[in-house]
Amino acid sequence: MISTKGRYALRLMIDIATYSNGGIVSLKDISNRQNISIKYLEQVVALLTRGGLLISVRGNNGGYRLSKNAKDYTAGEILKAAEGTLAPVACLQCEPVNCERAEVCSTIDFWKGFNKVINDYVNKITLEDLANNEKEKIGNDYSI
Amino acid sequence: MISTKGRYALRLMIDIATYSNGGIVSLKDISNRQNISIKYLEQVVALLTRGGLLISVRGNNGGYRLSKNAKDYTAGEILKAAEGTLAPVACLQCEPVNCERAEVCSTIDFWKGFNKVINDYVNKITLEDLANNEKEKIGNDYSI
DNA sequence: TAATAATTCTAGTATTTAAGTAGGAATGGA
DNA sequence: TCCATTCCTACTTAAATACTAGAATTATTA
Repeated sequence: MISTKGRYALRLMIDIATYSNGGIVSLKDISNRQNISIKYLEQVVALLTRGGLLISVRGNNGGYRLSKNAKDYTAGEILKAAEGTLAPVACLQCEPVNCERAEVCSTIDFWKGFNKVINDYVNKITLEDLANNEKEKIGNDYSI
Repeated sequence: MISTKGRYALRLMIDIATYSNGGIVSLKDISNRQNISIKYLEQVVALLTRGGLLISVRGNNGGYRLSKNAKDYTAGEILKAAEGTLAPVACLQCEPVNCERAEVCSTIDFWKGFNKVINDYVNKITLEDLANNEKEKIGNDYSI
């Protein structure tokens, strides 16, 4: 199950993609729009800047901006930066799988297939896709 | 992420499907083959009997047997019986989705799609498929 | 009928994770 | 210099995870 870290990371990235217009967005603005405390957003955004997904600008009028074009992010890389892994079971976390039962385990192939459908899905959806959906939902009214 | 409850439930069901020959298998035998403590298996198996996936037989020489043919179980129903839900995010746990943000939330469609690929995958694989894989791995040597 | 081997039920526990909050230091523009 | 912002470390509360423990119940079988 995806935790709030991953869910908020996605909303944060969508928010920046939607409202930045290539510029900078502060956590205060994101917090107001998304109804998530600044203090918790700080934790989440740190994972994204450390992962190189966002560029931070310190000081007055600082904030965050995308490090590349929205269409070049996948939902998968955002979620992985926030969650650490999307593997459905612990034994898949390192490749090659180092579980001692791997040789005799009849479920490992099932879990690998599970892992694959998850990755195929999240890696095919881009931040641009998500931001377009956001814009549709708010009826292109950027003033909200 | 799937917990030990779900992982062990799957292995337990595969074990019974593989070694029961239509009869009864005791937790002691499963414990020996799977290297999982009987005490913990008791917890896991209770979820499966309560869910109607297994029939229990009490008393000396008792144990558990499948309540239907192995090909009629899906991995999904086994995992759901053990885990409660496979929904990737909390807001999808009840249908219809009752999250207050659902109307304006641009990520809900993404999560619904995520949920769908997960369910499509686990519902298409049967216990028979998994048991066949098990038999392959142990080289049809039932004496192990 | 009594021993025995199995399931069943209820509790308890230690560890980890989740989901935040809090306080203050560092930065840099006005 | 003020002040809005990011950055960093620590703390807290609640829940979930992954078990273990003990005793009761059931039914076969010797």
